[in-house]
Amino acid sequence: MSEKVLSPRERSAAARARLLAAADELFYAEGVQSVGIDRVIERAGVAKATLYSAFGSKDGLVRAYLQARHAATAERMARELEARYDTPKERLVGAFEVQGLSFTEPGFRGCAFVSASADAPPGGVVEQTAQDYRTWLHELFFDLAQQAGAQDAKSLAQQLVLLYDGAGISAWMDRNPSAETAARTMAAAVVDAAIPD
Amino acid sequence: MSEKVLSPRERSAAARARLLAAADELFYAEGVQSVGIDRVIERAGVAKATLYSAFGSKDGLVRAYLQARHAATAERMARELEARYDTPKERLVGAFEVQGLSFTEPGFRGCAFVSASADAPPGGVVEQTAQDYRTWLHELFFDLAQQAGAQDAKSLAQQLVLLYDGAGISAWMDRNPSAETAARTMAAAVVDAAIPD
DNA sequence: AAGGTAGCAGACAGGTCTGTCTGTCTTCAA
DNA sequence: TTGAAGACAGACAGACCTGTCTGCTACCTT
Repeated sequence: MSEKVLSPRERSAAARARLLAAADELFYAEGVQSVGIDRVIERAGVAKATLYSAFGSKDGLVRAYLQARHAATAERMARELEARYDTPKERLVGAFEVQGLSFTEPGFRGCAFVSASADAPPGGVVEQTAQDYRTWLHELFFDLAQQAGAQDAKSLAQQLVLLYDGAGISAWMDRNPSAETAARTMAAAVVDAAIPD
Repeated sequence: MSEKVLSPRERSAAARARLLAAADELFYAEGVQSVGIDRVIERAGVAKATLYSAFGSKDGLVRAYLQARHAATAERMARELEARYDTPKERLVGAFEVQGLSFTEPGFRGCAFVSASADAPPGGVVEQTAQDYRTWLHELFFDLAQQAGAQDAKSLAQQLVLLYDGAGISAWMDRNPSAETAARTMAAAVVDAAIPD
């Protein structure tokens, strides 16, 4: 119906986007290892050669998938924290509310980086991108803790990262979105103890 | 040198034990999906037919591997809690110290059930055994919380499970055994708040 | 002494996975 | 109008994986 005429560059970009969308759905739902190239290109409606010219290898596609997840998570977190809360201290606790939004979304399967790291060979692309993600997560809490005037921002950030990890695992493994509440309660206590009003 | 003469039953049991030991090392170190049958039988020094007569299939071996992990974890936890602490309240916090023992062991790669669940198909043996493990973990904290006289034992147990999950993930993903301290500190605060002296 | 049992070694079949390559078609640029 | 670029469809090679099957050997039981 909407048979747009596309330039080669547009066609290329569209194929790449479809591949990334297909990879995101399949890799997240069933795991990076379990999903083969053929499944991805079939869902994307794309030729195999297109995948290899766009991403070079399956590893390249996996890297792009994880980097896109990282970017989307960071962007969403920044946007929601900005929109919902006014102070760094509120945001330290609010991050768990934002995290909890995903727990009730259909197809929630826990943290993509945890899942991808499970069977990943050491030194591979998964390990590298997971490191980047962990760095982002620590900095998110560390920067907010500093802005909120925490005495020991590093220690507070570590505690909150641990709660963030635990909330994701509990919500996933127990299929129980109320982990968000439990994590937020403990986060509020830890933040209140570390940051005097 | 110690060439013991073994009866067929002993030989069978020994082969099964070697298979389980080899599966434990390889599956935990590299992931259930990444390790093939050939690697396992090679390390165990066992014929392929022996594996299939003892466990029926790779899934059967995976189930036995996870059940053995579960049993070993539960046994160690019970033993250490018994030996180290006297009261249920101390044990609620002490569980994190026991968990932390594994963080510094060589080859620590996080919770085996989290890793195995990452790429597991729904309804498979991994999901079932993981459920059993999660039930054990909840009951561990729930029973101790009740014995300690907690008002809301279920809620307290959920918080402690969340901390337990978070400690394991943080220690693994960040290669940072100090997650044990962070988790134990928060656990002590939560326990003290929920259980009046 | 003889048969049965069970592990060992390895070949084999059938399937799947990644990555390459060939050939065709469409679109843009010169 | 002609050539270059790139997507598409699909065959193909080479590797790997699970699971079965065939001999062979060693030991226990009868």
